[in-house]
Amino acid sequence: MSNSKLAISKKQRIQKTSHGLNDFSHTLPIRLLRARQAAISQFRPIYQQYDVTEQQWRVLRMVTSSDSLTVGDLSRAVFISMPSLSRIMTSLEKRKLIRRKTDKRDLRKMKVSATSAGQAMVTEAALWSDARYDDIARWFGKKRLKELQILLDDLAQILNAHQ
Amino acid sequence: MSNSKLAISKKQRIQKTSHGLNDFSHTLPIRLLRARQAAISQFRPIYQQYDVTEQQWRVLRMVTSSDSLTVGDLSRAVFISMPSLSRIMTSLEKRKLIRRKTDKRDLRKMKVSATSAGQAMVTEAALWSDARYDDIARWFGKKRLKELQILLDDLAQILNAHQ
DNA sequence: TGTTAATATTTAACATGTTATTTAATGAAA
DNA sequence: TTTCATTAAATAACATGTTAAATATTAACA
Repeated sequence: MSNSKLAISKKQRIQKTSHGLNDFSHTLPIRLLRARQAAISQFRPIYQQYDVTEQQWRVLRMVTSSDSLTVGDLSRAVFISMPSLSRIMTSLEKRKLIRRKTDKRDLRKMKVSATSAGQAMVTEAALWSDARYDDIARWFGKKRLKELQILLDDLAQILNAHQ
Repeated sequence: MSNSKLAISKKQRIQKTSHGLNDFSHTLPIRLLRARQAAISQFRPIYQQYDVTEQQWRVLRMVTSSDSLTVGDLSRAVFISMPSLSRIMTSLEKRKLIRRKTDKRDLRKMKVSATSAGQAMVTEAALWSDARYDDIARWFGKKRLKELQILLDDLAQILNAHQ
């Protein structure tokens, strides 16, 4: 009798789970991760060209599109936590792409704005970014993309509502 | 004439982008991120109860469900890069939840397997995990969940095919 | 008014993602 | 068989996600 057969019989219990652990790599969180990684990889060449990360790009784009946000508003707008955002801003400030100054009305708050260099960079890079976005819509289908976006928003909303 | 009007006119160019920078917080990558964060937050209590991260849980679940994977296979199965996986395995090994040993046929490869403690932990935690998964399906709708999963897989596949 | 709770931001500590490099072992070709 | 490219895994360096704690300011209230 073979050793391999014995080895397998010792682990038969792993087949008992109802959802099947074996296909767990197709669960929702992993599917969302894969789709997101694939989406981001479409834009990675742009980030590299301008030497920014995806998160830095999100921050820059939001800061340049709206004037003088507070850090908290920015955090909620780009879905980056305050601790992460704080570090990102420090880095972008060193590169003179953004500016932080305290709000005169409430000294706890910080107002964030883009420098002219930051504005210029985003304006240029956004052309490439928009082009990639159009590609994705064309490849995947505008209608299906819309459908996917609705489902994603609904899912996030429903899950957040259930805590 | 007011200063504010002048200030605004200096920034008129930001309104020219076709997609509109202002609604960029609803782009696909961010939507995927939000949905994923919402999904993961449903399982976070379980991770905390067993003192594992989401990624550690993914690794444990895959390792316990299949016997003696190589590190490379594991990496591809759970969508965690080799560097990250290497650190995660070191941590799980210290806690005696998994084991690593070199493959006799190819000394470059490492075989990963679960200890009995690891097996026991996953078996217990999987009950909770499956229950949460059922909740999500019930709240969101089984049919829509299926639809979403198909769209996500398609998107990942199409984007990866286009590099 | 003075004490205390709440808010805004930052910092710290740890785990992970990403890219590049290193180490070791295998495979292929001269 | 020696040489060289390839493969598997680990390590290094830096940026980010997460949780908790620290700091400063404002608000609330006895």
